[in-house]
Amino acid sequence: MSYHKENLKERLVEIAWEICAAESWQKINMRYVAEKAGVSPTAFYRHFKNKNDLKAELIRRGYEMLDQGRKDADTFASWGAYYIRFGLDYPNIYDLMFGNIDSNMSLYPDLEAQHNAAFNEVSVALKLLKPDAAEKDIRIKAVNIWASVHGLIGFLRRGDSQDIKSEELTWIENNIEEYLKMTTFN
Amino acid sequence: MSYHKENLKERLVEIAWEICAAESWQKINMRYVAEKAGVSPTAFYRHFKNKNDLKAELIRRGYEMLDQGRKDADTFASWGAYYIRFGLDYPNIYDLMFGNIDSNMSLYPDLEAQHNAAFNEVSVALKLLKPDAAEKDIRIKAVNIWASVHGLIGFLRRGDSQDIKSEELTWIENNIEEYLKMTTFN
DNA sequence: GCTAATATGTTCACTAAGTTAACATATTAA
DNA sequence: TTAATATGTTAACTTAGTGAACATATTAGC
Repeated sequence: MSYHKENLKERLVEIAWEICAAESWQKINMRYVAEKAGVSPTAFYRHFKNKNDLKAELIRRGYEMLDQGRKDADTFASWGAYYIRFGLDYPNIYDLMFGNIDSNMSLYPDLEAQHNAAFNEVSVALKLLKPDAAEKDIRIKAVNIWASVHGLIGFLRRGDSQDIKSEELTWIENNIEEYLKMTTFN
Repeated sequence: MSYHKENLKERLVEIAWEICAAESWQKINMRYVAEKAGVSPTAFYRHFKNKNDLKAELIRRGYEMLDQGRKDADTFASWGAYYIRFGLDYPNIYDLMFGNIDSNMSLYPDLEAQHNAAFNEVSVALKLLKPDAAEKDIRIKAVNIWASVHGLIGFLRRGDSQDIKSEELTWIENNIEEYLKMTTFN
């Protein structure tokens, strides 16, 4: 009986992240996580109310990564490319964040806030680029950019496992920024 | 013990579709479906190998609806709008189809085929509109349109439950075709 | 028509996974 | 030093997917 693993909570989150990233969010289960942490399956409940709280924490960290990516980006298109690469590098985390996975995630208002904040940054960036554009045009363009980025992630991911992974698709994946400039970020 | 419900298989699919449409794909479970059909929970297994087979059937029907919508559309943009409206009218079916829901759906090659066929129709339509365009440009544009349509569905759905449902978003939802023409279908 | 094969539904049971409650021990505060 | 709190464990309950054995209905071949 080994008590007081140092910071078990943090360790559980890390393990869950690893499982999600390497396998899928569906594979996250208490017994599996607990086993990897070397504790009993229910130790978890000393640190989280339930499994959704754990998933919420993963989502939170995903948004933090995206936000950091935005801050690090030097151009608008490179930010978009970062987003897309995140979706391709962490497809399972991405699913957890944007996949309309589990209904009840609306119980976490801070996640909604993170999501909205991310979207609003698109408008902010657009306004800096086109100070004279009408607010309505900005918003519509922001929606279009958001849609393009997320839609492309889904598309490239699907293409990965299929024969629609044409030459063009490979080109897009290797030239995300240019693709964005050609199609949407113009 | 009431034997031989007429065409129980079809009835199970209908019930599962209704549950999915009205609640969510997560709410589909054998006991619930069986109860609604008035049979025992395991009667299901005389008609389907497992639950995934049932979900696959729902997805199949979703693609059939989308395909019919394409055939009925008189313009390119109206087809796109149909797609988007499908995503808004049947959000839970849409999740089942495009939500990267359950890993193992790759076990159903015919579903992949339906998906690829739908995408290929975009290229076909584009080629008719722009006979002289280079193949590569067609493909890239097709990707961009696909991304826009699916991205917008996700966006409008999120907006539904949140305060980013701005005036502009409402406008887009009520003027999907015009939005498509403004942003992507041009 | 009778019988064997097949199809369809039921009952029982097992398993995996989320969760709670009671308990035990360690840490911290007073 | 002791009481309160935090953290982990064990046992047990619950829901859900699924398989096996069984029972009854339908159909095909004679």
